[in-house]
Amino acid sequence: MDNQLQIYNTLSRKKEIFVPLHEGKVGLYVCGPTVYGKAHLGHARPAVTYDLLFRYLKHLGYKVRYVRNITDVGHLANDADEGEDKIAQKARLDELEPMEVVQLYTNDYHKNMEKLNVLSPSIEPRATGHIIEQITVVEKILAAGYAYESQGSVYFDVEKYAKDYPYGELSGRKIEDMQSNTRELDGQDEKHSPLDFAIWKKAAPEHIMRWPSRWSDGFPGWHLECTAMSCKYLGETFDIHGGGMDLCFPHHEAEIAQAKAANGHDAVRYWMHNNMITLNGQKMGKSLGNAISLDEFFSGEHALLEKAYDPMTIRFFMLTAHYRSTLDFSNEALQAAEKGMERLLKASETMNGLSPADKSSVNIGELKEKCYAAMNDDLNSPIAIAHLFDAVKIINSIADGKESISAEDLDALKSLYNTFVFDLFGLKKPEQAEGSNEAFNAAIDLLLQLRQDAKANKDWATADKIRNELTALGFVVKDTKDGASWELK
RNA sequence: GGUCGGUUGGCCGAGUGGCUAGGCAACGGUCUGCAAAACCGUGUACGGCGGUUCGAAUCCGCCACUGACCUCCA
Repeated sequence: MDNQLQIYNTLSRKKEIFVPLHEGKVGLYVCGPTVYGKAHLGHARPAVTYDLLFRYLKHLGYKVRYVRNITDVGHLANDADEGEDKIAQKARLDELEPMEVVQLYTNDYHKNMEKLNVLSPSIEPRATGHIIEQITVVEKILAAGYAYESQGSVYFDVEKYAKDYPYGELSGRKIEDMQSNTRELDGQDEKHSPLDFAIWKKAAPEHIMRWPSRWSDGFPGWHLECTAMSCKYLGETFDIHGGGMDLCFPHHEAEIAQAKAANGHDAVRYWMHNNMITLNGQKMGKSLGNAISLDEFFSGEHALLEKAYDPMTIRFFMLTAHYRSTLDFSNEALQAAEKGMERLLKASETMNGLSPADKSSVNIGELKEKCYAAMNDDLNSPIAIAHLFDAVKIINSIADGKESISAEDLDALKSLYNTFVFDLFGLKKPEQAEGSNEAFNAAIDLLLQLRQDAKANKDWATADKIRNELTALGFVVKDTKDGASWELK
């Protein structure tokens, strides 16, 4: 196939043909969550984006090692006045052990990712489990001369580094601009320059999470874990590093600098960044009160939500936008996605019931080509989905007898449809409503049977009464040629 | 203030210099005792003003609006 996977590389700002470092194998590292709160919608975007990439790379035949970290050392709380660790702060508020908080929210994250049908990564390393590796990186950077110790902390010397290597190449920042934009501030004495960032930080007395080192009892800098863990599991050079656009600067820029300072060369070959999510056109953020947790989406228990949304609706909706575009969540858009996905899934059942004809009046080969071309074009899932809706029309037309399909084409269609809808996009039929015990089902079926009898007797009053009462109770009664079916909304 | 991005029909959301994105909604039809559901069909949109071009939503400039990150913070 001359149609090759192209990936948009943030570093070059271009789409590039993806060629792995080692033939047939791909090393993929993605920045995972900081586990100090419940998993929310913002966590789902990168998870689904790189899950799609992971699935597609495997589908293409690559052996993929996918590393996605858990950040459990914690970053500084955005709105905290003190330089206190997010996780330590939360721990004090909740009167829990830091690792207890970490475990609680890690479990929450895992549970929600499973609901979203996000595959587990190959390795999910924790920052707290790699303190020694991080200290080793600090030593290497110090030995290379790109860091200095100051009052028990170790800082990365950005200006020194920038003399030897380009700094800011990923985010398009120029060091001169950053310097001229820097104000004089108090409390910067420890750093030689405001641009410098900590790679080891001495712990304040109230700071609970701390480890001994030759500089101080402290903790590693927040950019360091990814450098240390990607190197440990994927090597000094690896293929793809992904994460949210919000991490581009300073996090990823710092990662590049740390790896280059420590090893003398670049670590990452392709940088990928997924865009952010907005809610009713507004940025999603905790301070704005619109950071809806995934649990709330799934249960519908949030003031902004009109109803509960199935995890698959969230997943599908994310896939209907390209990963590098912002995506706006609203009840209207979600409900539109919900209906569209139902149609897509229903067509797969219709497809399984199709009978082949001698000849095809439809072109499955072309459809397949278009679907793969879309995926190869920087994972353009919205385009691929558009083509799948063309497949829906084809399927329904065949079922209607307006088109015909050969046995060979039908197999190809099934294979294509199943590959994209289930294997790559990772969609599943929504879970059946709970309380679906057998007696309950039988009772509803009985009511519908009574209605069927009434209809046979042209007793429309009784038939309509049953239907209307069931509707009032929240059931949806659907009459089809093969009889009535129902579901609970 | 700096850097980068966005502005597409009622809503969401793709996109290439000229050739239908797609979904939802809406409307029309098929089906139905009626309805719902399901299925089929229909829509000619691209922030404003200039410019380049035979031709621009797609390229360039300016303006407006908007987003992200940074400018305080490990």
